Amino acid sequence: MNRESNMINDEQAVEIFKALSNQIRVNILQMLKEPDNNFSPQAHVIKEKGFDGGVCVSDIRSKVGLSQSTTSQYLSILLQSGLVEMKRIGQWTYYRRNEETVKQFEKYIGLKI
Amino acid sequence: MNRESNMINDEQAVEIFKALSNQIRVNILQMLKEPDNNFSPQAHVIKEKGFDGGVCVSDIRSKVGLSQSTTSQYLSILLQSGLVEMKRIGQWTYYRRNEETVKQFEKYIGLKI
DNA sequence: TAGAGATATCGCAAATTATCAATATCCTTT
DNA sequence: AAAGGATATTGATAATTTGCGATATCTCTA
Repeated sequence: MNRESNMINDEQAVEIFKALSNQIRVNILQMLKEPDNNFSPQAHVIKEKGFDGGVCVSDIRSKVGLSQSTTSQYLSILLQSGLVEMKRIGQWTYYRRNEETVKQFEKYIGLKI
Repeated sequence: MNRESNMINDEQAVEIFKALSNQIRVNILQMLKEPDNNFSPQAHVIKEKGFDGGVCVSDIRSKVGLSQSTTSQYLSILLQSGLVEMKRIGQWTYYRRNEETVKQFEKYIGLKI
């Protein structure tokens, strides 16, 4: 398996830069780095469904202090960039960091920037 | 001397992300990584004045294909973010990468993102 | 199956960004 | 001092982003 296959390209990198060009979205990504320190324990469902570290939208919303619609949209932007991943469980949507993308992004910075 | 004194903060980081949230500005920064490969040799003045790697605005402009005013403004955005530094020599303004900021930015990504 | 809760999407106004042409400023050289 | 070249700044307009309330969708439960 080609170890370089996940290397992000310039276009993807610019999309990530756009996602991070907003302080609140950076805050969300940073908070998701340590979910246990920043959010109350998520419903048991998470562990059962194997999406550890995922946090539901309403919990994120109460932390960032924006409207529900804006919070949802910001999470969508982070999702599009690949920095986070999402799983719907019941009526909740859980978001967590996509550490693979973050790692590839760091690698891109080191090599291409 | 405190080795952490140059660590950039969240606010500076977001300004850098904004600067890089545009493909052309990323291209400029990338081209400045290897000035000798991307630009014709800059006037002797450079070496004499000790601003190695600096490239004048008009040479950058002809590479990116934007208007002179837009090119100048983009360079100003990169300068504000700290990713490049600038030196006026005679009637020319030379820009080059600020490797110290780039290094601190990489460090920020690794630690905070 | 009707209602309630969680999230996504839509439509909108305000703010910011992209990009240019025109003009101003700053050097250098007659 | 004037002219010319290099760069910066100043409008101006189009496009994008921000952030909200309203509404739609999905899922669970009574």
